[in-house]
Amino acid sequence: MTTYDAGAVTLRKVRDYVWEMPKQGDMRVPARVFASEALLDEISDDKTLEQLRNATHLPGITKYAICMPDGHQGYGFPVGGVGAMDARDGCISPGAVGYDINCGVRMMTTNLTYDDVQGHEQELVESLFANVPSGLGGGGVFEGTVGDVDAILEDGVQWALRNDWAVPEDLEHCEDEGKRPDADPTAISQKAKDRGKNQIGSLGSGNHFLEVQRVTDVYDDEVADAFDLTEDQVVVLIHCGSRGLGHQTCNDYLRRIEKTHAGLLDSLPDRELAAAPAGSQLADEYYGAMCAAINFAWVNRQLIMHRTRQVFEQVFDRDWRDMEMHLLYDVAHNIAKKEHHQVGVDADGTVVADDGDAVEYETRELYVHRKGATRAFPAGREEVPPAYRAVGQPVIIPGSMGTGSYVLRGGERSMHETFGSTAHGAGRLMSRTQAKKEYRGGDVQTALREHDRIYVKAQSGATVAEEAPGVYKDVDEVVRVSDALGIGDRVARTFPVCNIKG
DNA sequence: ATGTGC
Repeated sequence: MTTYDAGAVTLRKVRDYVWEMPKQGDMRVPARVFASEALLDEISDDKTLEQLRNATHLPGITKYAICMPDGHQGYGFPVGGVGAMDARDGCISPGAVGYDINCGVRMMTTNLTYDDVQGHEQELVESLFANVPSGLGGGGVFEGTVGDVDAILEDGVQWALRNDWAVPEDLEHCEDEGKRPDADPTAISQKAKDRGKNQIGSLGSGNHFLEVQRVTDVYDDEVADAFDLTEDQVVVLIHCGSRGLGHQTCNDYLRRIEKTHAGLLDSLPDRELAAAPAGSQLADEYYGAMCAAINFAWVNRQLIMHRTRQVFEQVFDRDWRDMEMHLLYDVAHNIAKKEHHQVGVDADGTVVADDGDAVEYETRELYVHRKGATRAFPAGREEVPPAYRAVGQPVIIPGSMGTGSYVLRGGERSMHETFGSTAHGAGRLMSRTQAKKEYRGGDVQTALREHDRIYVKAQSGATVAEEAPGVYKDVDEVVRVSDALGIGDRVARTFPVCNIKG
């Protein structure tokens, strides 16, 4: 038996790229890490595996706790973690969703080629920077009232459509058509709404960005065709979340859950895993609030995308429709969703980790927590929009501003292995503090411009240093593992042209 | 990630 010794824990190799942490002590289920040995070396470098083991203590966790190839430590629960808790007798945990509720990415395609854009990069990056608000604090493309925020929380991208910030096809190309029906705006605090009202349509800071990219590689012609992707094509990638509103909401519910469900909290190995039992009032309230914050983040990305269309109109002096600036897809990276999944059970009706041990299958309703993980539903699932149902949903995985990004499609194995999920990005190699010691923002910018013709403009030089390409893991390796596992298949690769960030 | 600590 091949094992991987990670100090405090030893992992058993199940098969290529699949490692299991056996169930021991108070663990309710085993844990599985989906990674190559090279990525395991990085995953075992911080508290990721300890947090993964802690997550197996959560009530109702089904089958196993999951760590993706880009996993690293987060608040209580790993970033790159997936936990599916029974919606009837399990729990929901804000720490397993993340502070930035519905942090995610959307990609917009165009009919422009790299040739059309070359020579305009400076003007484009300046105009994007001037027109798309970024950085910490307030200022969005739309300054609303708390009443507007309520409507956004309730209706998601339908609000944007009513207010001329969207066209109907945008809704068809967004997860859940840009609206979570379970959203409950009354479950969002006044403080969170106040923080949100002047951040509608704003990138924020940290690893959030807007990037103009060119498609450099197509790996699957048939799927790329369905996604309308071709080599040399210019696309736009937008990565941001729910800003202060989502952060405040996560914080509000963590504090309330800690107080109200102190007994459950005492049974867990880490306070940061605080969870509300399924069926409790607070579980329903948090779920309603989280769904509302999801809607807010979708509207945020929608407004940024629509403003980007206007910037392209200005720079290229053409109507955005002529440039065929269509939303490919919008995917959430930090979310919990009630979903129905088939699980294998043994003769006693107990869920088994390995489908090979199942005597039959049952369908369960689960709170699928994806924290730094992407839904990757394969062809045929009804949740995949009609335009993509024959090939599987688009999965968008951003890399760093110097290495490019990937488009994948939901893989056939994802429903069996990972509750229909795959990785979400490259994952950090070093802390922000360490990054600022290693790099200077100005030097990073100059190197990218001179070596790679990538135009970067940021509010803060420190952010450029913190986000330097060298602070990230190898996104190629993360995607290679996803593809090899069959949970998310490579479709195309992009390379940056212009990047704006906080 | 975040009006960058509680």
